[in-house]
Amino acid sequence: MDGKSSAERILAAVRAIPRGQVAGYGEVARRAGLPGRARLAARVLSENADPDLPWHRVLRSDGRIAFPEGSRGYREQAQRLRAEGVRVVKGRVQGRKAVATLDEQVWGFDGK
DNA sequence: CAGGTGACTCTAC
DNA sequence: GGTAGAGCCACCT
Repeated sequence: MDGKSSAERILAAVRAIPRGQVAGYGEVARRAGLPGRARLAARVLSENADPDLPWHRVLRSDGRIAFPEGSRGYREQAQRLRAEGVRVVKGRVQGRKAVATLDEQVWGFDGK
């Protein structure tokens, strides 16, 4: 069976975010098979050291960068997002989250 | 075992 | 649109 740890699944979910798109911590956790573990996703990203990991594509549920404005991580994330064509204004991603979930792409809505 | 903390989320006002 | 409170999970003292 898959001896994959929760952290590995979360990292995989983050890597699966297409360039130019963003996802929320809760969405990433859910796609990793860990619903309700948004906080775990945040912790995993804070501990991660993979330069190829598109961690900057992960935002809070309201589309805001999870760092305090002006902080180092904030500037880095905003810069990386703009480099991918994502519009960021005042720490907020404009045009809303490109694709909140894969479900939205497949089902057309939030499984409601 | 209790208490505090955090790259979180939801609901209510 | 924003703030406030509670809920949540994993980890550290």
